[in-house]
Amino acid sequence: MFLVSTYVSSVNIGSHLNHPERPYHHGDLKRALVETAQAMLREGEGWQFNLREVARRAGVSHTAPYKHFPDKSALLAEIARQGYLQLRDALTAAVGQNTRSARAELLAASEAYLAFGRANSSLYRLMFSADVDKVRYEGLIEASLATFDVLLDILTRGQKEGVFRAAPLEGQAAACWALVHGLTMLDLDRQLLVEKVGPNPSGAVIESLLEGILA
Amino acid sequence: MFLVSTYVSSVNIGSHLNHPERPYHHGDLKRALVETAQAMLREGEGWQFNLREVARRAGVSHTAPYKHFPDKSALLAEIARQGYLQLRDALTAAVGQNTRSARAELLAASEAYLAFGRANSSLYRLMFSADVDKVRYEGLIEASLATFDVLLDILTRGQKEGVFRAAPLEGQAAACWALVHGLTMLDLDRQLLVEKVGPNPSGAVIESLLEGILA
DNA sequence: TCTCCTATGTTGGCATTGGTAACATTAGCG
DNA sequence: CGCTAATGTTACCAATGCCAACATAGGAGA
Repeated sequence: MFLVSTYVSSVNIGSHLNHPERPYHHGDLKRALVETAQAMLREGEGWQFNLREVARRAGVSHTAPYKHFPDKSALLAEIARQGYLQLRDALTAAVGQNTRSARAELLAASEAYLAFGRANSSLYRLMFSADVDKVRYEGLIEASLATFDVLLDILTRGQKEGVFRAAPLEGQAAACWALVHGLTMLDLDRQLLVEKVGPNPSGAVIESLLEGILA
Repeated sequence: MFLVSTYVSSVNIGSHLNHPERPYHHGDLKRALVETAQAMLREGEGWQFNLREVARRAGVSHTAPYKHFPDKSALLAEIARQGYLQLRDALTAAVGQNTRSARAELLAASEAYLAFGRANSSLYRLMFSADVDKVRYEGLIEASLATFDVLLDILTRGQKEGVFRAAPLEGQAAACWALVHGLTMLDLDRQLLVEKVGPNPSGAVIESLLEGILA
């Protein structure tokens, strides 16, 4: 409210020069917009916030963002792209701390993956939402492949070491990814109720994947 | 366009009685709205269609839906609820045709699950979207549990027959669900590219789950 | 150093869309 | 048979994405 009124009044006076600390040109508005929107994604549920408020928080008028992003979905796509890179970093960090077996690495990566999803639920949902067109904004596919590579590395090494079954790598990788992704999504949806799947879903799930289901 | 103009003109003339085939009261508008919205969900991508067009297609004014649903999200929730029931029916149908082993049933159910997601991509996404609040509209949890029960039945029978490993049922079930759900989501996102995960992801993925990954 | 050109930012406005309020119509119950 | 509640309509508002016209200034070339 205060923010709004000061903003409006400064506009009505008709001179932004009343704020010597804010020059006419922002300097790095594109980055500021992304960071503001990331913050709003963290604060609220979903990405239904409006661009106008992003602009307001960044200290610019409500149409300034259009000089840097053709539309709102382009901004969201950029955030999603960075999300994939953040996820990749989180996974490599979790794996890197770990000099044990490939099995332990896989477990560590899975935990880190789920933790990332929980800690950044809106961002994670956005990354896999249909609202961001993975084909239209090509950096996205590249970034998601980079994340996928972490998993591929673990499996490759595991197979080489004989810890993992020597199955086609793609199928194994898809299975791991699908499992952890599905687990994360269900968790975010709070569909993994205790009465439904027990107290420790992630552990049980990954155990099932490792050991298999067949007797 | 034609629809719009006839609609508007009839309103301007000020008498709906020009349409003797459409009485003032629709008769079953709630159902009609749901069916229209389901159709629009099938036609387009996502559920960003507007309520006004749903109303228009159903042949009523743009605020009539509010007599049956407090807001748009309530309509979406109802569609999601029915989606869970449709999915359950699809799964039981696939399993029912199948009098073979529990393993075959699990495979059949998985295929049917993925097929349902592919054939109803927007609906499937909606069902697992944060846009529908599973707690607020309680019929949803009930419906999703009904779907989950199909899976539980298969696993229970499989364990009893000794086909499946005698692990805690909840973990096994969560693993299966997470795997197939994740597979479906990734498939809908077209993230299961051939160069990434091979030509037959679903088969490979489910195989991995059955056999396990450890050597 | 001066001058434009262009990138960036602002103002005002439009169209779409979800939702409310007040009123109209009618089904169906007492 | 008449009243009431349910259902539908009209007119409206507010929020929001986005566009057009204009303002400012940073910086490359004369």
